Amino acid sequence: MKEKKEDRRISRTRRLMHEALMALIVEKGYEEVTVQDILDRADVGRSTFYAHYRDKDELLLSSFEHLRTLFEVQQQAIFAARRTGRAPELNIVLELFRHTGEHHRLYKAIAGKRSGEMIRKYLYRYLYNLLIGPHTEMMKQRTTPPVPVEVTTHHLVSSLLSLITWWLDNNMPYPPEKMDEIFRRLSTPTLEAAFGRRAEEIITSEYSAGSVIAFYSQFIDRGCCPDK
Amino acid sequence: MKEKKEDRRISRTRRLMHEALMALIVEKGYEEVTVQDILDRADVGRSTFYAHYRDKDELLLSSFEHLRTLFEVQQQAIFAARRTGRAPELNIVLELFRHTGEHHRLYKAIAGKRSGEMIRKYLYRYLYNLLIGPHTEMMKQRTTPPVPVEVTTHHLVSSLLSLITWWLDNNMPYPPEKMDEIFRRLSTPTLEAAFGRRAEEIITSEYSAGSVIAFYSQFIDRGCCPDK
DNA sequence: TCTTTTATCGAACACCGTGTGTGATAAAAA
DNA sequence: TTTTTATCACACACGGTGTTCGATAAAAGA
Repeated sequence: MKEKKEDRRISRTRRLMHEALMALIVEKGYEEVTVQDILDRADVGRSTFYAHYRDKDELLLSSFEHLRTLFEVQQQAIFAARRTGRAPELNIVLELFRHTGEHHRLYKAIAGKRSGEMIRKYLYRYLYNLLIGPHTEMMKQRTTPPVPVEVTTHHLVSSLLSLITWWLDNNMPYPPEKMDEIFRRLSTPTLEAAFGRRAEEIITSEYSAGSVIAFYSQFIDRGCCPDK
Repeated sequence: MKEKKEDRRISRTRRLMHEALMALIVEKGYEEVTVQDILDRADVGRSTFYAHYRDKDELLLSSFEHLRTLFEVQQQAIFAARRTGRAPELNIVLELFRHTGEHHRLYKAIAGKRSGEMIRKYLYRYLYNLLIGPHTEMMKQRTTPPVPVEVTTHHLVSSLLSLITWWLDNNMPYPPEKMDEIFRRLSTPTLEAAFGRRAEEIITSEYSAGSVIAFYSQFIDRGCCPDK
């Protein structure tokens, strides 16, 4: 259980380099940042950098992985708390916005419009697994919805990603709860249409407790548009 | 009216360089392509390249601008034809998919997943102007829809862009007509929800003749969700 | 056809960022 | 204190960039 003590110098150097990279991304955009810039800003020797990371990308990735772990630990805590008392169902999208808001400085550098292609793809894959991953086997259904399932999932993930980046790039003008509501309003009717079902009972208070995906899988569990 | 005759050598060199870039993007992805690669592939002198373009980006941009002009000329021809006989209303999204499909080799290099950050932003701006641009002044309405107008427009444009790139990256498994239908199915209910209106009359045959945006502006012309 | 114009070539150049390797040094851990 | 090791400064080869220049060849113009 005990964490192995890490050399103070290591954590210090890593922290300096991460801070430098984040500041530089906000200033000139990720693509424009050079390893040289990071060395100058962090005041760290050249060989030291390469002792820790293979290149720029790996440094950025490790920043993201750190946040990712933080998020997942936090979610598991909430999940555990759910077992104890009767807590409301987990809304993963809302939690995601909250977590992003809490670390908005880092996420703005990592996911904002000044970030690069590489992290965009990484984020897409992460969100895909988060939203769609647990329900992939359910997708192998034989009914043919009006919109192909792959298109719907792609659309859903892209929407969330673009919504998050918009939020960050515009200095988070609304609270996470409002963003979650917006995402629900934008995506839920789309899901209905994609699966060819009527929408009445979806935009209701009953739904607001769950996640979009909870409802998504509900669609599929019922065999997809059973009343059509 | 007469086009100024361009030196044969110029068009030849430009063509060679464009072809080289497109082939290389498909092979290794835009970011990975170097000017050196282009020179080798096109069999063109170094100084010749820089006599035409400042850098990689400008070369790619000029490819896109060429396609853009082609599309716009074609659309104006259709628009002109509409005056003569009674032709169906212009569906800009359908036309966009048709045009993309006709030049799918080029668009796959330019807009596909192997393309770069820079062209993505350019494409976003272009689609934004195409879809939202003509209706910007209509957006300055005083009613407060459930989802902020900027978010809805951003979501709409991102959706179309991600749908187009998905189509290209997956070797266009459906015809443009189907893609237009998919986009309509995905975006129309979202627009309703965003503007807080009931959806009944939207997914109807009457609508299928027009463009999403035609309907979008219809929302706004009526003052946004008047029956709520 | 002959002349003029000019696009291309190729070679050289300085510049900058990258990634690797070295032994010396200082700071942490034991 | 002794041992371990992370950091440092410096040097190096490599590769891509963007510029310059005179020579050459291929167009355009008469």
